[in-house]
Order: sequence, then structure tokens, then C-alpha cells
Amino acid sequence: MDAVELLRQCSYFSGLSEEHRRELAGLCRVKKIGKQECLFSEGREGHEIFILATGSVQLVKNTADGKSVVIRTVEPGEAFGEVILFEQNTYPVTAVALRESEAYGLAREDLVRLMADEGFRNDFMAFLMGRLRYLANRMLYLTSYDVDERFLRFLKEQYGEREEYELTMSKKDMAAAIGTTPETLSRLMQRLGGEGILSVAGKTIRFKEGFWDKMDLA
Amino acid sequence: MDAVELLRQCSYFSGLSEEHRRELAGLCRVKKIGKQECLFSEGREGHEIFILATGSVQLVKNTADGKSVVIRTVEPGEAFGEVILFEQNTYPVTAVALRESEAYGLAREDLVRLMADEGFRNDFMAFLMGRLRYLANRMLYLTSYDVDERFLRFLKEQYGEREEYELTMSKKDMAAAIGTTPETLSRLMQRLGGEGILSVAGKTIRFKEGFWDKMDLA
DNA sequence: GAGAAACCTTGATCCAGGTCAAGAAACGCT
DNA sequence: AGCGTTTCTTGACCTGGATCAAGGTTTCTC
Repeated sequence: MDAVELLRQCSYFSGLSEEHRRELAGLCRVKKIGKQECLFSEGREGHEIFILATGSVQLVKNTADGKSVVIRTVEPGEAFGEVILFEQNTYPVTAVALRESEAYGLAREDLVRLMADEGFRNDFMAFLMGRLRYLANRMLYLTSYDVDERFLRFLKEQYGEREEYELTMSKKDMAAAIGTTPETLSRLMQRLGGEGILSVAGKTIRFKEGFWDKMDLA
Repeated sequence: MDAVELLRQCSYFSGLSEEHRRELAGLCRVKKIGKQECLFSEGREGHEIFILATGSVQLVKNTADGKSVVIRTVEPGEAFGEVILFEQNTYPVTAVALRESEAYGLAREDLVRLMADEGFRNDFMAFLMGRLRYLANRMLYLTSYDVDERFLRFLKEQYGEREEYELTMSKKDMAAAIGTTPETLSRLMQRLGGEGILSVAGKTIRFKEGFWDKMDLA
């Protein structure tokens, strides 16, 4: 996939004129990162935002004594790192690749220049508001739902409501995304399997037919 | 305190020209809300952002089955509700007054009009980035620190590093802000009292001298 | 200033989910 | 193919903090 196509699908760039987009695409720099590598780290200075083209990336925040939260799990087509655009130029989170990934980087100045365009600016603001909503939701998600519900909601949010899921990450990383440990996730799937709700084979999870219909995850 | 003065102290309005600020102040509408009243509720439509003049307001998000998280505790001089400016006009949280409070409301259109001003716009964007950082931090705060640490960090964040605190809210509301129950908070203070770390009398908490020096809450 | 309604404290109990440990399975890599 | 390294599973165990309950205290309200 080329940069223009990627931008076309990507939230606040989708509203740009084809011409602008082509121009912008020319300014992108591709970065390949291997599994476990960091695109950027919490506290480090940076001057780029990124759009994920392939792979998966997790945005993680750590405490001084080694605990951590996954703020968001980024899938292809999504942008991240915008927080360095204004105010401060240090990333507040660490971006780790969960597998071999490719991201397009866009320089801060190029973005800031685009803000002169009212249409783009409004789309970008709208995007930021959406991001704020997302974070408030995620706070509720992490603090008020139990592991079972987080598991189901994660699948639905990340991959949509399906009968069969093909995980794009290890169960360990999924556990982190859900805010639990690999042990607990393993046991949970074990249990749901026993109850006939789903069956797991490697990275494939298959739900009982009609399962989601009965569920009501507003 | 009048609206102009309030705006002068308030994040993204502080950079405006005195003239603009006066004009804007004229567009503010004061709202008084009693203890426990809501300024707006999650999911409701709204067309105003607010700046708190007096009192305290908590932004809360609820699950369908009655659990909740406090997203932020707003103190005078702080703005909230900006999330309705673009994208959607429904508030993602509920704003409850913890005591008698006054807030100035500013209409969405007036704000959006101001965005034409590059200076204001940049300040506003910077503010949004700060808000994103805040939420990521709060996620770490709620999920990775234990109650003791949340208690201390809350005091420091909300009132600064002092030796004596005069709480501006009930202990029940403070417990919610910290993400725990009144029982646990009560026991915690009891324990810290026994250890000679602090003493509590009504709404006053006094720490042992030099306590904060030994603490290291990065 | 009496009664009601919140709030706060204290005790007893419980449990979801974390931690530790140790195999088993899968995934590199040369 | 084979060896080391992660990842995954399963078991045993533990604990922070929630929940339930009940009494004491402060705060509103009339």
C-alpha cells in the first residue's frame, strides 16, 4: 500500500483534497520496526506523528517501578503520537511494535502548516475530541468492568463483532491490552471454552453461533 | 470575581487580548448549581463549555449497571466540557457539583468563531494536548498505583505540596476522586494517623513536618 | 432545637484477580 | 533438524480492597 492510499483512509487526512494528500504523502518517511522495538519512548523528544501502515503497535505508559497500562492498541490505518504537535514535544507514552510493522512518519512542521487550512483544522479538532472521548471510555473500561467483560469488549472494539477472530497479537499482548495478566486471560478462555461459549485454537477464537446477539455491550 | 478576571486566569483564554477577553466575557452566562446538582449529564446534548468560578465539580462516567469513574475533579479557574465543540454535541461525562458552585457558560458558536484567530487556536490546541496527557496519566494513576499512593498524589495534584490541607469536598467525594470507597479511605487515614504520618480533624489534614521531602512522587 | 438525612467510622467477611512456580508448547535461529 | 528462548497453560496460594452491616456524628430542614 502506498502513502496516498493510507492517508485517504486515515481519519483526519481523509477530508483533504487529493492534491494536498499527494503532496503530504511525499513528505512521509517510512519506518520499519521489528517485533518488540520502540518507535518512540515515553519522555523522549520527538518531532513526528505516525500512521500505522502494517503490523500492530501498543501505546504503553509505565510507572517508575515497572507497572504499566496499555493506553491504546493501534491497528493499520490509525494515527498516533499527535500529542507532540503543540505544547510539548515529548511523547507521553511508549510505542512498541507487537510484531514486524511499518509506520509512516510525518514531521510536526508539515502538520502544523496544514492547520492553516480551516477544513483540515476542523477535522483534526474533531479527531482530537474523539480521542478525548476514547480515553474517558477507556478509563471506565479499565476500572469498572471485570476481566470477562473487558475481554469481550476488546475483541469487539478491535476487530468488530464476528463469530471467528484471528488474533493479530500474542495472548500475552492481548492480556496487557485488556489490563490483566496472561495467566488470568488463559484461565478465562479455558473457562469460557468449558462453558461452550467459545473454542480456541492457536490464534483463532470461535464463538458459539449467535453469541453476540445475546450480548448487550452498549 | 467577574468574568473577565476569571478568563484571564483560565488556560487558553489567558493569551487573548484584553479587548477580546472583555468581549467574550460579555457572552458568558452564569449558572449556579447546588450541591449534587448536574450541570450536564452523560449522553445529553449541549452547546456550551464551562469555566468554574466557585465551588467544585466532578466529571464522572457511569456504566449501565451503576459503577462509575471520576474522570477529573474541577476546581475554580478550570474549563470543562470542551468535548462538545467539534464532532459531536453530546457530553461524554456527567458534571456534578460537589457543593454550591458557580460556572460561566460559553456558547459553542462563540468559541468556534474564535478559532479563526491563530493565536487562540494554537493555545487551544496546546490545551487539548495537555488534556490528552492528563488522561493518559490518570489512566496510569487509577490502574497502577495502590490506594495509598493515589491518596498522596491526589492531595498534591489538587492542592499542591503542603503541610496542611483543607479539603474542599467530603471524604466520600474524595474517595471517589481517588477511585476507592469511603470505607477504604477512612481506614487508610486511620492507619496513617496511627503511624504518625498525619493527623485528621474534620476536613483538615496535617502532615508530619518534612513528610513531602522524603516522598518522591515523580 | 428536634428529627431526618446525610456522612463517617469500624468490624467482619469475601473474592477477583495477581503472584510465583514449573511444565508444555510454539517459535525463533544457526 | 535441533537447541534456546519466548510464550502459554495449569496449579497452589495470597492479598488489596470491595462489600455488607451497624453504630456514631455531623449537617440540613422545618
